[in-house]
Amino acid sequence: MSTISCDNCPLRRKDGFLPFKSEEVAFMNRFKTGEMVADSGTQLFMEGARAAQLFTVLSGMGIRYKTLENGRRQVIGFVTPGDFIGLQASVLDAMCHSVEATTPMRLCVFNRSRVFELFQNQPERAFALTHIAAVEEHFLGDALTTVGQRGALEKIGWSLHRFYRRARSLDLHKDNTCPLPFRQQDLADALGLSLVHTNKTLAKLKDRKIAHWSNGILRILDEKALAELSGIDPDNIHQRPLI
Amino acid sequence: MSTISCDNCPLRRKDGFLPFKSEEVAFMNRFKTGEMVADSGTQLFMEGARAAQLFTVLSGMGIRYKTLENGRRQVIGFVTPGDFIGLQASVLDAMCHSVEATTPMRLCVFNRSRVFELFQNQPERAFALTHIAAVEEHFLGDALTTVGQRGALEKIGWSLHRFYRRARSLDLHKDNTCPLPFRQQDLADALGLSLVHTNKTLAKLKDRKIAHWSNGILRILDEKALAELSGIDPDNIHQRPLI
DNA sequence: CGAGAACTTGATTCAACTCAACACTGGTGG
DNA sequence: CCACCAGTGTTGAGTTGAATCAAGTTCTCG
Repeated sequence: MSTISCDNCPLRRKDGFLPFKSEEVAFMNRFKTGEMVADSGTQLFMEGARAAQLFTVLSGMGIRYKTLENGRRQVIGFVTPGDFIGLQASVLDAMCHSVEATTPMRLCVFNRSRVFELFQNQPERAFALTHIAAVEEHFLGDALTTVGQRGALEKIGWSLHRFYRRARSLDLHKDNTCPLPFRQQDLADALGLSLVHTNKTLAKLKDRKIAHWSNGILRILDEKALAELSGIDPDNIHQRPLI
Repeated sequence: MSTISCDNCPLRRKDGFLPFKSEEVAFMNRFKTGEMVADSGTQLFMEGARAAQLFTVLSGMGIRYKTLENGRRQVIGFVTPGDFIGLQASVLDAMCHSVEATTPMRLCVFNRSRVFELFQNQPERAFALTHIAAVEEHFLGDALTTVGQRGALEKIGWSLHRFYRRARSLDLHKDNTCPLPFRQQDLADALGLSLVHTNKTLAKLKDRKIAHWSNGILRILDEKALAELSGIDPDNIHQRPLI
């Protein structure tokens, strides 16, 4: 399988991303050093490690997480196509969380050593990088708010709703369905809930005919009810840059 | 009281910040458009609003927070001298949280409209901005982990420890003491705990002779025990850029 | 001196956790 | 080919950490 040129990048045209100028595309083409395929289960980054390479996800999904002394785990977020991973590594000394592929993934590869080039020669692209960092921060603020202030049903509603909307902006949805290739344990660890309680809460959501998640497929049965539960403003459509 | 020139900025020399090149200082001097003093209680940013001005805190403290439909509040973080506030506003359309002064504050003022200049002409400064965004993201990841995975005693230990270390890097400490000018309610809202439980947990920390917080002053009685509780790696000293 | 904010403390309740089975699946090797 | 196993999901019973409710107390400030 050959490398995709940024000209033909299938992601660039999706709704979820800001448009590129043609010289930006040209630069990205030069900036990109290759592609990588990762099997499910691959560690793309290790918490605390430096990294020479950075990635943009072309396809597949994964999770970002931190591990604690006591063995518990916090899932920081789910990684979907278009996400840039390794920002921490590119700017700070080291990653502050690990990233693992949940499904097989295809990744654009960049060299960390060339990041500063971007700041020197490509103000628009450098701005895009900062933009991405800000979006990330925005997301984490929302997540913190949900984990800190909401009950189990709302937490789960929030994640499912958010994930579904993200999938939709990537054209991964169909009817009211999208892939959600994670374990209940992953969702539990993302929300600070126990596996058992997560399971029971998902069952409640199914009973109430709001959403149904099984076999890696999420089906939204009542989007309005879900939006209400999750407290997400339905019309904040965020486009983000792609790198 | 007259404006401080960046040349003489008292923050720049503190341990917590990365050094400046002299041309960077010169640029900041031009970039800075003025200073502002805010009384305690002032709203510096409103969630969802656009903002024409961005700030760096010269002195004083505040909180960042989000408000929910149901009236609850998540405190996203505490604002201390050297913090840049308004990054979201400068890069995204709008702030995604509010910022309020808890004590009187003195702020450096910048114009949002000139942020792009920074990307065009000052790669080092643009990089610093991205660096700040990444640090922020790092912090939020830690906070999420604490709120999601730890018990009340650990949560509170974590915040106190973290705050104390931050204060120390700003030379705000003395003996084992530093200012902590917030209400117990603020801490509770930061950690997703109830006020009552926060109060009882603080009492426990006092009983165990680990830390004592009253009248806006935090006194660390047993730093080692606190570090253990909070699970913070004691030797990860993060310098951050100042803007 | 009175009123409002912040802080304390005890009693009760409840949401979420843990423990403990059990069911279903796909993969492996005898 | 079937038996077994490991990983994941499901369900019920009992426990617990933190929330809520309800009174104080202390402090500040007009």
